Amino acid sequence: MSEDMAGFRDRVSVIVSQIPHGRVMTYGQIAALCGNARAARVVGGIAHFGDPNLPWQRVVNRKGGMARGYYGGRKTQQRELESEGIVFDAEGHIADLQNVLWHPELS
DNA sequence: GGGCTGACTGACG
DNA sequence: ACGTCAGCCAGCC
Repeated sequence: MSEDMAGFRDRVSVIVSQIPHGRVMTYGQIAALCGNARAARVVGGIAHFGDPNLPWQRVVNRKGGMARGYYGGRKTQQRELESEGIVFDAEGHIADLQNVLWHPELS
């Protein structure tokens, strides 16, 4: 019992809470940090049921946007991220995703 | 204890 | 380039 005390769900919550202002992370990246890069979908499910106080708006998919299901709509998230200084492209995805991607292992 | 779901990702046509 | 299909795994019924 080491990490058993905290399930995958708890790890994701912690990582999301660690995302700084003006930065974003992809589901696959978060899942990988939790130990399962292929559990990206699980991260999404956790987001829906996890702590609403966490900045889930900074969590985006590989395209730098939302596939579907974000609270209020993906348009809402774009507005939130733009408010943090993140620039979006006319296509609705982050203009320079790699530039705003948060790298916790590089901290 | 078993089975379905899904805020994803990557591959294929 | 865009649309669709299959795989993956933790969480929930």
